[in-house]
Amino acid sequence: MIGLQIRQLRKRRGMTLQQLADRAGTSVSALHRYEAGWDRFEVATLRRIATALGAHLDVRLVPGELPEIQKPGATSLVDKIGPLFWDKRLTNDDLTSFPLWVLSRVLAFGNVDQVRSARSFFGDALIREAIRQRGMDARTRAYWNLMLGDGDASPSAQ
Amino acid sequence: MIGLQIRQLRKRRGMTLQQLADRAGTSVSALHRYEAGWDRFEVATLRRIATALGAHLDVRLVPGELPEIQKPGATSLVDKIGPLFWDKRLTNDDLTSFPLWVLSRVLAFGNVDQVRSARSFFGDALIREAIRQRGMDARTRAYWNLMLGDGDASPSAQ
DNA sequence: GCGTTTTTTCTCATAAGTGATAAAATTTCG
DNA sequence: CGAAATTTTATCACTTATGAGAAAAAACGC
Repeated sequence: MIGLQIRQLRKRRGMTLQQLADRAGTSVSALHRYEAGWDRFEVATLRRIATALGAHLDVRLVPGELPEIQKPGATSLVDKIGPLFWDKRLTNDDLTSFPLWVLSRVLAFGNVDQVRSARSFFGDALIREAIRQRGMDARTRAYWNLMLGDGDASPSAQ
Repeated sequence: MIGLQIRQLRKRRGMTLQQLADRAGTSVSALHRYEAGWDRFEVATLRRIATALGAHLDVRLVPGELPEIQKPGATSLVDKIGPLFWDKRLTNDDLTSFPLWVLSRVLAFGNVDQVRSARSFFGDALIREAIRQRGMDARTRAYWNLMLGDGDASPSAQ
């Protein structure tokens, strides 16, 4: 897919494989491998090619896109606990994408009402996981261990 | 920069280096290299990491962003020759980003009025280059060689 | 403070991308 | 068609990322 973009851009610039290879400090053979669909390049090489094409290489990590079903009540929960997130605006997707992250903060900084809502939304199983997170406040952890009964613990945690 | 994204996303998922390394089929040492700022990874590895994080790796080639000064008359020229471009909508930026591509098409398919406007915009030097492009119609090439005088040719063309 | 977990740093053998080159195949042009 | 340019395919040293392991350092929990 990226190889196709290279080819299209090269054609539009009116350059041959040889010309682009020279400007990018790479080889014709490598260039052809990329344009032909070989996508296992090194990012550094790809970046040189992009520069030689007068383009900018954009490499991003977009946190899918989890095909989760949106639980009811998500929006109202986000409205309620939103003020707890100062570093990033909380969205509905965050609830399913980063449950531990969200829950940890609510348990650590939320008031009684916020915690109650979050608990009914996420369930006790996730709360057990959240209080095991590093950096979780000791008092909070002790409280929830008491509240939920710290019996067997989760077998998934190694 | 991308390494920072990996770290942030991993933290939010509540995973340790070891856990992520296992899921991604990579090693703790490699993972740490990436998060620490080493950006010479292989795209395939980066993609495995992204997947293990429940994310999607987006690699794109965004054709700059050329800090060119917009020539006067660009918009009116685009309006005039726009109909010649059926595969992509022509924009003002294309005139400076892909002059050969644009000019080749105008010379090959444009009418007298369109060609005249393009010539005054791009200048004869670029026209000389454009008619040397592969795939350029023979008759068109001969015509312009006559019109411009095919004396010395451009030394930049290898 | 002390033990545990996690992160960081380091080394090393292996695997894999890269560049160079040549030659065949294709496209283009006269 | 015949010559030239370009692309495609293949081979082969060489460089470099990668994974594994171990140990030091740092962060953390009690």
